[in-house]
Amino acid sequence: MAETDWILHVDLDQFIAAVELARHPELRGRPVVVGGAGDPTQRAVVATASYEAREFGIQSGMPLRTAAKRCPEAVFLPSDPPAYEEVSERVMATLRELPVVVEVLGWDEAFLGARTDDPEALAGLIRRAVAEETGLSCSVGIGDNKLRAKLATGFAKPAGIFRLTGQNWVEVMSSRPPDALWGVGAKTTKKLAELGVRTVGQLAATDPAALAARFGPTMGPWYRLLALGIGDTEVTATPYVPRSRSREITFQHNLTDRAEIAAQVAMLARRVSADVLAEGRPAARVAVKVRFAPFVTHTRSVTLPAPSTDAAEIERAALDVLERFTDDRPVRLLGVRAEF
DNA sequence: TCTGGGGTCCTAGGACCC
DNA sequence: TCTGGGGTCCTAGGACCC
Repeated sequence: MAETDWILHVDLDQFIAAVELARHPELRGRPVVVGGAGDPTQRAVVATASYEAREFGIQSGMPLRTAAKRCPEAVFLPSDPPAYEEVSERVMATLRELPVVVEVLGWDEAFLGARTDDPEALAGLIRRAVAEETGLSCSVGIGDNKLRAKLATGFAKPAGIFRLTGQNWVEVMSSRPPDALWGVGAKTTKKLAELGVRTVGQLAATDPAALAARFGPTMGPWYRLLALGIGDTEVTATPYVPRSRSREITFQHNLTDRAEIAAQVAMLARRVSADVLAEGRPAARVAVKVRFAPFVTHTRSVTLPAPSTDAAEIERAALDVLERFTDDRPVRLLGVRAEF
């Protein structure tokens, strides 16, 4: 067999819950829900649910309150990002030991570029290496581009391996709804249905000009390419350069006092400034996000006279932008973002 | 389902300039 | 002088992803 270029997508199984179960082995087999401060009476959502908790219909993004209703005996744990960061680093270091190019996509996933005549054997090797070094289970998608590798992982889960290429694309994907694609969500799926497009196969056969008219010159034709399974094949180990840094807080009780709102924005701006300083590049724009009760979100922003890393200037800019919100409704969330 | 926090990229209108 | 066309920047919002 000739050696060929492959793209593998590695995704850790129930990552956050798995890290917590490793620290709390006594909880194995029980429904475990991680999110917020671990208090289901607070405003927070599920970060990850163990497979046992998913049996009760608990999913990521669901309010903790709802999760508690669905499964009152579930164990609720607080989210501990530094711990996940550290385990993630160990997983990525393990992957880098292998004869592959590693492109990190997030805490719990990465694309791997590899030249091999047996991608399934390599995927098995990856699964064993990650398990031995970190005790964690992962799934591996094999593809001839990033899109197919990423989608393949979904069919591989949990703890499996799946290959998705031009050979089986139509068979596997064509009858699924458009939101099965990576980059198409619920909103676009609904708009596509209004055009009579209800499956990936139908989307692949849709006139790109009609899609451009509905979704714009870039997104429209791109959706059709996604439906054809066409995607990027470049895997790069070059570290990602962030475009922005932000901090936001949802308050347990809505804020109504303008002075308190300003104080919170100032505090967020100082945290963002510290991140900007750590980044070592000046911020060019500052944006403030306000979510009013019940759940209406607005963002306003300003371009700084010149890019800056100065904390006082970033704080001043954030407070000036805040002044432009004249609304007096109660505030549920505040956020500050710096763009480079 | 009363809905976190941290990101990315695209769209579209208006300002402004030549 | 009532009026073209192209380009860029700024700003707000939308959609999506983990």
